[in-house]
Amino acid sequence: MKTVSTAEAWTGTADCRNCAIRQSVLFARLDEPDFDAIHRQIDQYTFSPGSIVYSQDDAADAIFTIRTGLVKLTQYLPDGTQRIVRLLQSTDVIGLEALMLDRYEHAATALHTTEVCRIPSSVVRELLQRKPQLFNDLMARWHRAVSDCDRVITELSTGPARARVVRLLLWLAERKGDRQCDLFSREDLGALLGLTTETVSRTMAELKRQGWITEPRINLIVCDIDRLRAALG
Amino acid sequence: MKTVSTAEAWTGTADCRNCAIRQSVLFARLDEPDFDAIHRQIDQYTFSPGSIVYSQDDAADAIFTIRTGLVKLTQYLPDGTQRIVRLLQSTDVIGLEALMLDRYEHAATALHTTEVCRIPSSVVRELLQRKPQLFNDLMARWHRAVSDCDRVITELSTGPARARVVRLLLWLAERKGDRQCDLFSREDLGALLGLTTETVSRTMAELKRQGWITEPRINLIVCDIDRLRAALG
DNA sequence: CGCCCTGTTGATACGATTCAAATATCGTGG
DNA sequence: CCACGATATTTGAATCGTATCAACAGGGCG
Repeated sequence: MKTVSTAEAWTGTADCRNCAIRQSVLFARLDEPDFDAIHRQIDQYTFSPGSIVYSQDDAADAIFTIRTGLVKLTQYLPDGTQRIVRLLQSTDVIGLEALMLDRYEHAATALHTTEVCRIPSSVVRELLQRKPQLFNDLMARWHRAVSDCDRVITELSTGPARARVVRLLLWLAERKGDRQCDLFSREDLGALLGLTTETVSRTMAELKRQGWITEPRINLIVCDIDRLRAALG
Repeated sequence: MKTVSTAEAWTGTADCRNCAIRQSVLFARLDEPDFDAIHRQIDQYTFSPGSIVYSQDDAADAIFTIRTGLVKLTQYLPDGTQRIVRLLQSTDVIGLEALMLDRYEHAATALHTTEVCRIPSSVVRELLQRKPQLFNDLMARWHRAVSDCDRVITELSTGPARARVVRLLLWLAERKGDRQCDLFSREDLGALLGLTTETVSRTMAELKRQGWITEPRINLIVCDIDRLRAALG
């Protein structure tokens, strides 16, 4: 059995004013005084691959902004199998339900090394009082969550295995703005695509044989975007 | 070819104060003066099965509360096939993206006879100004949308055909608080479950043969809840 | 070095899709 | 109201794709 190999590390309070992704962040519209007021309450953490940001049913009192990395959100079915319902990366927010509920509805697990800012729900609520325009930003986050879900349904859970894998690769490459994408375990790929690890493995092998993708380093995939697109018909 | 057989009918302005589902509605927390101020801007419509509440990419300037009935939200894949991403019914809100975007992201189609209240985005925005606590209710709606999506992913898009059909029947019966559920076309069932109509048809036939369900009237399914649950393992 | 975990590959069985045809149902006009 | 054509549903047979079970290779770590 796999031990949850690695833990998270606290890496200081946030330096919001010099944040590299500040313009893309939930609080992008706040100004200096606001940041001064809140940044002490925002902690930064680094999670190594496989470590858990929060578990399903954990007490939920904070949301997290992903600064770098990749996170999966999983839910367990009654029969014990798990399914990945969303994949989140830089500038995405996870745990929004902490603003409504007192338990997280998913488990959030780092797939790559991931830096996050932990923002207590209380901070968000205070800011909402003072800056109602934050409503719009928050709503945009909810909207993004729904769009992501829609995409998982229509593109990653529909059609034959090859199409699902290809759509995922294209999506990851597109988000990276690159021909490349960093992948993760075949098991997680399966849980995301609704396939078994063996099927994912076979499909990837076939894509390589066709020359549509190459894997110069392990879990680093270089895509022939045009041919992959063509393969979707 | 199927003509879009039936149109919607305007059935008057809303009578919010005497609304049968008032306590479950987005504006549940508003008081009389608020309702007086807005109800003139809220129109009621009735859609018959198959008619379209709005289409993907239509100009989006209103959200809709479903009073009665059942609505599907569909999205088209690049290859032209469509997939149902959510099923909405009484007290649900559709078209929330109208508060953020100027186009609807899905097509919304009535599956059963459906009554809706059309609430212009401008009304929602005005109310948000005056009653910031409305934001919590709005956020709860977004949250419900995400939860619904999660359910479509984990329960309706995962596992073998039989399990998906059974989970859907149980879900519909549960929402109805009943052993019964009103179904819709096999084609739509397929689009919701990620299966072909033939597979759905066969699966339903098998469930009937096993005695897990009966269909006294067409599209009215009576479930043997316990046995269906047991069948899921 | 050896063990464990992950990924790969193979053989087989199962399940879903596909194509085709028959049947049932719905809507319409005579 | 019935008959007709159009549409939806059911069923069948063959094919294809995926899951399953099992064995094996490679890499990382103690």
